Amino acid sequence: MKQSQLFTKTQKFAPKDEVSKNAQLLIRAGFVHKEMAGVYGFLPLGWRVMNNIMQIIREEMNDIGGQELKLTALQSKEVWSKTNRWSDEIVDNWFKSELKNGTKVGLAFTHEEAITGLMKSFVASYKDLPFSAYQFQTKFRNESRAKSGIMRGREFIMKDLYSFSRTQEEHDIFYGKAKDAYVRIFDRLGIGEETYLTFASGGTFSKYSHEFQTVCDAGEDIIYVDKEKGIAVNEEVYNDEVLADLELDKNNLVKEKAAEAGNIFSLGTKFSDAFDLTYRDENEQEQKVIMGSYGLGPARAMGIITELLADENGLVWPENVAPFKVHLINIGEDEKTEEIYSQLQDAGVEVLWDDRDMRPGAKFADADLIGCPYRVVVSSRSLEAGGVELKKRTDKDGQIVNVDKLIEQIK
RNA sequence: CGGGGUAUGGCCCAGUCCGGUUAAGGCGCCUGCUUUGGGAGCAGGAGACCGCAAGUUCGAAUCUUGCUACCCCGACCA
Repeated sequence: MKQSQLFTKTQKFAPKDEVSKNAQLLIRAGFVHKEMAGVYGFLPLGWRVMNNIMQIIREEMNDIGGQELKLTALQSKEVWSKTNRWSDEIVDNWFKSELKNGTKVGLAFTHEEAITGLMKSFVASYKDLPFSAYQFQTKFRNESRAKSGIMRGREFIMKDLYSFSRTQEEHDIFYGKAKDAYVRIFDRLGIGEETYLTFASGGTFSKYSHEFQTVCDAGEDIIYVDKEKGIAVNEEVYNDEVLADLELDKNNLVKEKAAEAGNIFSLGTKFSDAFDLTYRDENEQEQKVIMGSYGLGPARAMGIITELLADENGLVWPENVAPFKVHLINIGEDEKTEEIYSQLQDAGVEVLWDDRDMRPGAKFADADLIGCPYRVVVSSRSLEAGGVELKKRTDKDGQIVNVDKLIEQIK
């Protein structure tokens, strides 16, 4: 894409009412737009990043057999009454409204109820199980205080996967697969190194749930990390009994601030009880379906990546999620650059060409701010030296590369 | 929901305490000329119901009251 066509522009100053690093940079670079506190829209560059993140998640979910669907954000009171979660005493972050005829409705903050109710239409026999389904859905949470930019919003996209199994053993197998898939997702998102499988409180049906916590200053949780073993314990369950149970030595644990990037949760029969979601087994007995839920917020992941990788000059995107792989910059040499731009595009390389008539310094500053992994500069100086200058966003200096070798260099 | 802070062109801000010509400056934007390897220079120009609503006053960005929004700390985060 030619940058002159991009309707967003970079800003030199962040709005003063944004304090969090992720929101400051994402707004300055034109990735997101703040509609109100805790409510952010995604602009072309930001939406490209979001789509890349969602695609990675989608591939890993499909890989473990997840079937993508899309439930509704708008929910009726009736469904939620079955688990008592319509009650404002029990759930205090509802956005509730009503239809013209007075029917009470709400904007869902999660979808266990909706999907369990839905599955009553499709699950009847042991032959129907196991399976899992997921969606990317806009969730609404009427938080009393939004904070940390895009990391804790009142409206946000969430990937939520739900599993349906016949037995605990069958559930445990899938749970393990989901856990592995999450590890792969965070690796692919470029934050695997700092993301720890974390033991947290489990609820009624299992001793622990698992969170994926990324060590990060903007986080809201405190975890105790065993870096050797690569696992952590959430402060909420941090006690001698738990440490003994997990065979962790207090002396090997480091206290860290962390952001919850994802969580996986065994639900047991909590929801199948409430909705009477049963199947008939081989012995003609009615059995409750065993469920699990697995959440991961792509926008929060985007915020975490920003917080973790950005430097003083701007955003730094891992290749897998970058809005464009290459930021092409010309200093004069329009025709030659047009040629290279076409070659890159023909080779399938996603490239943002800063074709604007601006001084070099301004283009460099924008390229740093936007944070594409590779910067390619075409100038009379580079051409005389034998090609174009190729520089990684994370490197200080670039190198001259022959135009014919450029594509293989950035593969 | 408790406590603290802020609100002035698209963005950063001065001015408010102590009321008084036309609300200053920077970024960005428009025009022209010059400029081109780290946010260019000169000249000219456009853009503001000073968060909203009342009130005090001859006169309000400035004082008073109410409201709203935003940020921070805490509580909450099923």
